[in-house]
Amino acid sequence: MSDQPTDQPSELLAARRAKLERIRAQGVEPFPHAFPGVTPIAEAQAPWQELEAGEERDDAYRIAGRLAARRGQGKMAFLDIVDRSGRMQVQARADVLGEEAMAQLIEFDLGDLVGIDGTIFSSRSGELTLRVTGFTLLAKSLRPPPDKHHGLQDVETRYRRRELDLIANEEARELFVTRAKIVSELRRSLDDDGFIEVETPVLQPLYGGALARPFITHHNTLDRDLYLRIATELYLKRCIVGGLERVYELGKDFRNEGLSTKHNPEFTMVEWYEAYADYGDAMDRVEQLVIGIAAVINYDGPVDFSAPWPRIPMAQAIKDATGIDISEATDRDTLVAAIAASDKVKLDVEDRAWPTLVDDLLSKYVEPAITNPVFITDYPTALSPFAKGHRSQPGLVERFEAFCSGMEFANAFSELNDPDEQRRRFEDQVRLAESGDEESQPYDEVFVQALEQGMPPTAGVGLGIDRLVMLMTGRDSIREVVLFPAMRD
RNA sequence: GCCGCCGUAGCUCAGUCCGGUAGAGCAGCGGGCUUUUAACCCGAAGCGCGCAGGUUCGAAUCCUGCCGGCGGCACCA
Repeated sequence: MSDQPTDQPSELLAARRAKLERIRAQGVEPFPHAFPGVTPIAEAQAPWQELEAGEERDDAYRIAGRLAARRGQGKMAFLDIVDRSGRMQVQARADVLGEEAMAQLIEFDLGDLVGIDGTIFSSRSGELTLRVTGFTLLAKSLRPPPDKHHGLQDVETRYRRRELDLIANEEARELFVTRAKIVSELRRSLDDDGFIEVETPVLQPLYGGALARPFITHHNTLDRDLYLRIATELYLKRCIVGGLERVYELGKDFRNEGLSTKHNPEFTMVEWYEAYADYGDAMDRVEQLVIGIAAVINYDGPVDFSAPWPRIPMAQAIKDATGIDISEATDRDTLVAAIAASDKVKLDVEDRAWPTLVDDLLSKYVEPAITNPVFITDYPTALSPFAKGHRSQPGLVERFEAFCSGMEFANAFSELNDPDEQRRRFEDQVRLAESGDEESQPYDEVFVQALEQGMPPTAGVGLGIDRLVMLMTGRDSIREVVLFPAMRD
């Protein structure tokens, strides 16, 4: 896999370079500065859907895009032009353009960016077509495009050279347009409900807000290491302490973990925090938000997003799936015994603490079986250092995760706002770190002091945008929904 | 990190099991064609098979290692 210019077959490149020189010799600028007055193809086509085969009109349009196909016919040719909105056939005729201009147009290569002026008509076979009255080379393409019919299939090239994927595969273009719509709708919905979008540091002196290993970088002038954020949680809660009441941040988090179909080392997350609300309110909002997004993109897939989504306590979900009752097996030895006694569950229990085993049960036996959206609620305290204790269930916190299609896509809690309790949770995390857990939380005294200032009762949610896009577009790999996924060099 | 599968012209693929010296379509090149739409027809050309070794008279085909990709596990939300 290499993409040095010299790796291209010299004849293919040379032919395009030769055309470039010929074009220049004719006094034509192959890379002009602008092309004003372009109508998107879909817009040019929209009024003429009823045009009868063979009908012609005087209405003129200017379109621009990439030359995607050519069906030559000597004195007449059909060309396909593709832009972001669609594809349109244009017809070039020697008797309209003159021999010389016809020859110039015919010499354009597949992949060239061209501007076309023409009048609308419907071909004999009924295809809406633009009869070319004028054309402009907008940028010469010096490399061959992917196959015009099969598109670009090679997965590796599709990820490494996403521009080729976008050129060749309409589904790829559509997917990233859909992704943008999802993000817009998310922002619109939160904005309309009085949330304000904020920006907090990506480079952090101390990382926190999630259980993950960070990337470390270095600031030269300060001569100190900084972490790329693994979450925005702690800063956003400081905004709540400050009285901003409803805030959200949508941006990249970075986690130094393995890659998989569900994990990219940098990924997009939205977190929002709402004062005076609890995790039940947060569930309502997640539900409403996702349903709204599905509607906006005209979701048409196997998932039934309609409300209400089941809200199942974690212990119940695990009991239903495995028969093991973690509310009975509340210490490691009892739980290990229950796992050993179970014929449904096969788990490696060695070196694994009680909370980890519970998490394993959830992720191996509950999560994969979920298809339609479900909230799993009320997690053990040990797994959730920033969540508030459950109002009626000792040992648990008011936390939920939203699952769909076998995948977690949101995580939320009634936020812990008791500073002394938070301090104790940090101390627990420090003890975990000392016993070798690389994903524990570092102690963040500044954050605890912020809580001491007084934080209102607050609900906080983190929702993975990439995963949400996967759900909405039916993709099973995060690389399909990230424009430029992480790849080895 | 481990296991499995994969890597052949610019692109999409066949050929690998059962070694015999690489092929098709598209694109490109030359020519023909005023309603095609995977346009079509004729002609000439293009890859030595991810990389490096090995076995063999002979390797794209078998073996080893490495690189890259995909999937799974581990790890992890």
